[in-house]
Amino acid sequence: MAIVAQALAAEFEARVPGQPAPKADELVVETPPDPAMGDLGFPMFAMAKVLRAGPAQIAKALEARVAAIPEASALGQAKAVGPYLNVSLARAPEIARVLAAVRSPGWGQGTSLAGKRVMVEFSSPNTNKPLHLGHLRNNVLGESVSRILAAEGAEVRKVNHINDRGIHICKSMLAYMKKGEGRTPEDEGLKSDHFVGKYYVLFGELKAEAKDIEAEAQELLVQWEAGETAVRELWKRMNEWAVSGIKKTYARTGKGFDLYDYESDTYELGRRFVHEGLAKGIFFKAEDGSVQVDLEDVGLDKKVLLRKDGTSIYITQDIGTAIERHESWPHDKLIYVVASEQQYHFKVLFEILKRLGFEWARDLHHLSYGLVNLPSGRMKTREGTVVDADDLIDELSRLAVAEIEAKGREDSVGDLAGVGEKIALGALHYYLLQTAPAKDMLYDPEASLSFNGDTGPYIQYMGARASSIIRKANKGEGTHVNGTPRPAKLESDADWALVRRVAAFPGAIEAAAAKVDSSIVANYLHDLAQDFSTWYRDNPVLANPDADLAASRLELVIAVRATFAAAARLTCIPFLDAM
RNA sequence: GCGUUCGUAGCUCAGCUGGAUAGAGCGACGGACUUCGAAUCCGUAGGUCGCAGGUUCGACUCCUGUCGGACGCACCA
Repeated sequence: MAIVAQALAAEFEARVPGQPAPKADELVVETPPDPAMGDLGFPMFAMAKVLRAGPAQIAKALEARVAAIPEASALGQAKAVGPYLNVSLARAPEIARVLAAVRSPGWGQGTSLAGKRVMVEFSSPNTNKPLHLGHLRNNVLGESVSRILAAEGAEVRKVNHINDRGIHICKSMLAYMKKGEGRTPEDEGLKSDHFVGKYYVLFGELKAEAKDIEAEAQELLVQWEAGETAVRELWKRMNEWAVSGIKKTYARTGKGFDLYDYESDTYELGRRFVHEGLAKGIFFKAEDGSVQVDLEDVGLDKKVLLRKDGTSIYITQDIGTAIERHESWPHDKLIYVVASEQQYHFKVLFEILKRLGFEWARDLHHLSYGLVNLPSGRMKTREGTVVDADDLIDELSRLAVAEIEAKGREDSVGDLAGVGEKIALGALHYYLLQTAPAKDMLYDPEASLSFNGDTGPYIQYMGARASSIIRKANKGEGTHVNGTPRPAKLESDADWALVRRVAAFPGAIEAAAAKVDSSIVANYLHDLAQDFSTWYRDNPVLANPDADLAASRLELVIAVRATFAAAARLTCIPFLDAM
């Protein structure tokens, strides 16, 4: 790249003296559509106007100039193809470089976010019911993005803001008071969060027989706010059940948090800042006594920040929480992983924080994601069409185990139930991640269970196949034992293509981190799996008569496996050595 | 009504800061298991990138309009 820039600079000097030429890192590089055309492509269209020459003409001139640079031939060959200057890299040195990079610690990781602190808030469940499919999308996005940002050198803090107060919590409490008879989750043999969820559903049913039950719930909320002992105690007990059950689901699916915030601790936090803003004239007091902010000049509406009785609302709390977070852990970025239905809320929130004068408010980011729909339509709590997270994983695990048994591979996998669960998580997480976050997506249970095609298990299978080859090699099965790895042995187009795919891994992470989009890594993983799959079919590794080639290809398989493992970790897809 | 967002093959999705013949998977059809695990691979068919303008040497990608879907527009969270 530096060579191309050098050649370009010379061309600029010759044609338009004094005009600055683009620097190496400003050059547009792309991958030619056909590998035979080269490994890197530099389009010359942009140069045409400045140099007052046709792009093809410029490419041709650069080809000659690159050839004249002595060091160039060691790095590769440049060739003009129409308006493009294509570069074919010298393969052996590049292969050696890539294989060495894979072997060095932290393969794939970058430094684009070194020294940055990023807070990621995600999951944020209510404590009145267990996690459902929508949470699973949220959780895997949050966890995966956190890992990707960390891989680029950021110091990441994962935060879970638990909604443990409010009218919805009172509803499950009320149902329990009426019908629970003091039973515990153990009594009913239920996972504790499911137990709580059962009473939330029951509340809905109770509405049919007692129509003033909504008012009773409201009354319960008042008692809660007044701090009535009995109410608070029941609240604590039920929250404990809900949260501990939810935490089991996190553990099961490989999610974790550095910090748990509880809304019951934070819900009054913002009031002080609203009063300050009022004093500064940023907010105003409406005729009815409520405090509001007028955001109409930026295309948003008026928004109430404190009720007329002086109590705080949702957004007030978020203002307080954001400020408190930045005070206790100053960060360069805060990412809220929250469903797209709250886009407006976050726009308003960020704007208010800006008006309060917080410079860091411009580094707040709402990672908005679309709804997960079912083939049958939208999930609705009231209609019982919600897909429960634990139930779903149970079902996926069961089917994975059945698949292993159908293939007669119980002995090879060892821990049957454990591997089944890991396949289930791979299927689920890949499915949820492959779609760009902004889009609503369709969750098709049957497709995700089929384990065919563009799926997590396919990726896991390819990783397992790579492991399998390495396992055999370690047992001394193969001609590689008499050979020596030599990068030059991998110069064939087939081997080279796979090397190039492996080499693209760090770039995928960097792009994913820059765009806060883990689907880039998920899609990379699929490309790698596909390339590896095609490659190993036609290119024998251990059975190769050429011992050096066998040893070299084994190195490549080791690199592929390491890349699988690293990329899978970033996307919460469990890596398996056998399945 | 206003705002945000999505609209690519029958279905589910990719398509890098605009660039060289728009790619996968599923489904359909046809092939490949005495050979490193066939949860695999190879091939065929299938697209005026919602529509209409505009910017540009060049637009699936940017802008405007329009149609269609989703979501939001609470002193709920």
